[in-house]
Amino acid sequence: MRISTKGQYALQMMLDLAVNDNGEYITIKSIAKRQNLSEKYLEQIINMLSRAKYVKSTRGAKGGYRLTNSPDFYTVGMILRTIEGSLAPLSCIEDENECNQVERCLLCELWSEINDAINGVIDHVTLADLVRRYQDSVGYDYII
Amino acid sequence: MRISTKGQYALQMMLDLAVNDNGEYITIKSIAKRQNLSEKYLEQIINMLSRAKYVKSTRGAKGGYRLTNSPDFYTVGMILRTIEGSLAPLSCIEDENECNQVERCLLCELWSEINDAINGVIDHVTLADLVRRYQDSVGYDYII
DNA sequence: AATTTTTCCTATTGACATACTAGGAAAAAG
DNA sequence: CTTTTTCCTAGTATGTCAATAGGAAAAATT
Repeated sequence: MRISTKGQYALQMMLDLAVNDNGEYITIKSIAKRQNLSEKYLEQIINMLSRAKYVKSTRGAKGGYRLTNSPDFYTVGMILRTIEGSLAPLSCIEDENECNQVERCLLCELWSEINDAINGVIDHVTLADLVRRYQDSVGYDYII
Repeated sequence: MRISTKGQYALQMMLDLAVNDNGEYITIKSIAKRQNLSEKYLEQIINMLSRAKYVKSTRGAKGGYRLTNSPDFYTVGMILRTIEGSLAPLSCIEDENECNQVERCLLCELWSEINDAINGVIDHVTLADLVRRYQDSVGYDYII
């Protein structure tokens, strides 16, 4: 039941882009430095976010990334699912064919309840919420 | 974010033991047949439950397994954690050393909220609840 | 006493996922 | 034309998952 580092880093980058937005494009290099993460690995991850049109990019000098939309557009769920695929605890929740007896399967009911609980959090919290928490706590030396 | 087959099968076995309890020991063989699962694999899993004292066993002919306690003793969380370890979405939730800045880490707050949501379900639903759901729906040909 | 049935224990395997690293092509700016 | 940056693909080490396999120990039956 773990969220992968890719998922974590994706959120971390999106939050970094939101917090450090100054109208210019932000390089992977600077994000990697701030967050103390592998540049090459972050590249791969942000490419997935780029293909999902969650960030826009330009190449070359003065290039980098920016959020496509404002932070309140993105829920945590949108970002995590782009990277991790479904976050359902079992495939029978999302795939019709997996458990071909879902409607009369006791445990599928339980997995579904867990799934709803997770979604209740991640589809409710937005990037803007996280930014706000960050801003509210800057004086207290919060980190991402 | 998947629950492993071990976790699923563990719950399935515990529920099978609860539902089919008739005062005698129940063999792995019969559980495997009813649930259509690998006998040898279930053996390994139930051994973990046995070591946790969630089931008691006797060897030899007429041997098998029984629940140690009544079904309302066991929460789904107890059973799953015995098999899967912690169900926290990130290790920083349970290990002190993982993120050494938890108290000022924004994302750790988020992981913690997800963790609480999951626990809210699994620590609330008991094996007895599942048995009840099963009994209530026997006429409708429910499966485990 | 021998046989059968069952749990107990450990080792092995194949497939897949995870978390990266590496190298180079393409494009934009100066 | 040089530098900076994104874009794209391949490789790799490590670990986890989902089993399978084989046999020892114990309890009941014959």
